[in-house]
Amino acid sequence: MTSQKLTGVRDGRYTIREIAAFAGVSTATVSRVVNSSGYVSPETRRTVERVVREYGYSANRSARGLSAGRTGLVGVTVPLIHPAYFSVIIAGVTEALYEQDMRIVLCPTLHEHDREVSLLERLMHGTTDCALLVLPEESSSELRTLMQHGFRFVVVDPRMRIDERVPTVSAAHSAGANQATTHLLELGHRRIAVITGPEGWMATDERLRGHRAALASAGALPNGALVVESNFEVEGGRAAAAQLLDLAEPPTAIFAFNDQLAIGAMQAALERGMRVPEELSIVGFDDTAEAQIVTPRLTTVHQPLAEIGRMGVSLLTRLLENQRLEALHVELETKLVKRGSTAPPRVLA
Amino acid sequence: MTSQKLTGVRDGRYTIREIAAFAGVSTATVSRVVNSSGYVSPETRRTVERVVREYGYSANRSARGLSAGRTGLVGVTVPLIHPAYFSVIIAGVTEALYEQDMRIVLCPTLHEHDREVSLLERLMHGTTDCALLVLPEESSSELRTLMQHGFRFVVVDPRMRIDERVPTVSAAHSAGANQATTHLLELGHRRIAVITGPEGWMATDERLRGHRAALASAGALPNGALVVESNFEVEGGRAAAAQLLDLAEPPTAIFAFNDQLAIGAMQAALERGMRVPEELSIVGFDDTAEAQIVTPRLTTVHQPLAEIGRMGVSLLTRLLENQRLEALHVELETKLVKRGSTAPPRVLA
DNA sequence: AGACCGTATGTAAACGCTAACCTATCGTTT
DNA sequence: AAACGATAGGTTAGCGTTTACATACGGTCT
Repeated sequence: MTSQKLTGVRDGRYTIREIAAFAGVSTATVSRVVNSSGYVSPETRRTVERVVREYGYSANRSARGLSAGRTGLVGVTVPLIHPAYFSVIIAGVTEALYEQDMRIVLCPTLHEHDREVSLLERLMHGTTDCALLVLPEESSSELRTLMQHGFRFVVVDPRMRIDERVPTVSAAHSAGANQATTHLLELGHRRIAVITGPEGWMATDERLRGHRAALASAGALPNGALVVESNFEVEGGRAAAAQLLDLAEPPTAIFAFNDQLAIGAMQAALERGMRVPEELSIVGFDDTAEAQIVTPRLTTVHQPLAEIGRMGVSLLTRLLENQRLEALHVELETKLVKRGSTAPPRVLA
Repeated sequence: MTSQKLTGVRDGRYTIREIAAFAGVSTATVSRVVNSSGYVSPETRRTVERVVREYGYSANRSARGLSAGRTGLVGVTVPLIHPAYFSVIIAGVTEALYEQDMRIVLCPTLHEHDREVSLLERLMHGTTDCALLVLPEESSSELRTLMQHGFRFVVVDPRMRIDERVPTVSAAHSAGANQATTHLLELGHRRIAVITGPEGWMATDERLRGHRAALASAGALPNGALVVESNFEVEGGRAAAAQLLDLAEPPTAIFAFNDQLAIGAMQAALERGMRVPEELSIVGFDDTAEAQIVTPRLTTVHQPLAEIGRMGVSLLTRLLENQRLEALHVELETKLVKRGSTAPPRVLA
């Protein structure tokens, strides 16, 4: 018997009824102990805790989910899993959930919008208690509808500007972009190009805003020809940079709106035999692991991605506890990390 | 009413009883339809399916889990989430599971062994139906014990050599390493160093075996000084390469046992002003995204990581269906991808 | 002393689903 | 014509929890 208990493993795992019998109390009392709810005398509590430990009991999540309506499972939707950007956020989310004894149910949406919506609905009743939507495809009104129907979720890194009442976590896009552009200006650059993400995305719009503000406060003129839209991927960055470098008056610096684009830009420069940073400075955004392994290392705006994930969980747990979320929108600080891909422009005095 | 149905969202989602009532059948029939089990006439099936669609019904997973003993949830343990290596496997797993209408419950073990074990136990009753262990810390005997107690799991990329009866999926380490070394030999290299992973890991041992076989069949002599053990991380690769390059007779090529190590080796070479591949050829293993963004691009052994994940799921589903797993151990092919980090040695004629 | 409250614990009814068991109908075989 | 198997579909007992409700036992206050 002892050995069986000690392994903690048994074919049909112990039920609350068995534990109750072993401890000489009712199932309700065991439930109260393991959930720290209701009245239990210290003495009884100790006894039950001992038995629980001894037999390695933990509640069947399905049963709890059915009975109490909470499963301890949190759905996380994410467009893709493997890009560093997402996987770091997911890592942060998972760790934070783990600390709360909750588990993450991962749902890649693979850019299929329909799938995302129905998924969410499906997810939210009977499977998970709540959800974390990373860079969701849903429109603001769709999210509103879901909220009104009692779905509880937090949006991490909203793609579009969404309804005020939806809790969100994001990075300080504008401030980060401002720092990046200011850095380039301080180095002496005046022809600074940007490679943006898709138009309409918050990340694009906000970063553009920060960039323009930096230009303005330095008295530099914005130049439409130096702004090219892309898609946040390496290939896109390469193409955009190629286009920029072919300009009659090419830029001396490029601020790419994420690291992938920046890496693409580095490749484009390399292909034309230009040296980075001597002939072209490049700044990225995100500070994913890639930024540190390219040559030269990429100067980039650091986003606390894991922290963003953790913060999402934090909002979510408060949402579950029905606390009024005073801070419905959290914006986490970004920070410019200066590395080897930026330098003063060569042409300047 | 119509509008409510069409949104598919309702406060308290529909139960099987309601759907049964709407369709004018019993709950059993609805259950049979949605689970494709038992006898249902085509006509009845159609009716029920229509109602199900109309009201957006899908079974409450907790209830199903409790009643039928299967939750449709698969636990996946993984040491860490964000390294590209793992996140690509996870992506493969998640997609494959999605296609089976199953969901993935992610559990990072963070290298905490205790945590992994207890996690597994906890996971496997009441939460998930089965598990996929990626690079598990467990010893063979621990895994055996779990198996004997009815836990169902598949090991993906076993860390150590484990019990025969545990189903596993892995890459063809040995063959891949053989290809890598052969490639270097064919280029004319004779002093080929390797930077390995931790000793005792299957990945290390098998790759070493393949490497040695390649040397042997080319009649080259193995040289103990040219084998240095490391930890699969960039920093380790840099240190190991530094050590190798300081040798009286340094190698003309380095075969690093993963891309991280290879990148570290590239950095070490760069730091000493050595040019890759002119003065030093470098080969990696894994072919993660990083391999394509370093300069020069890394010649490396491609592992079909996403496919490895999918295959894990495939074994798992067969395990669940109680099919005898004829192929208990699947080894997926690896392939050398020649890129810019390898070239003939300079010193040779 | 009776009323009342706070504490402690037990009893049992859900929760939504599946599956075992039952009944009924309709060929088809003997 | 009886027997049987295949098909169709209803009834209902759990699955393991939680929690509302009931009960019981001191104290404390009036």
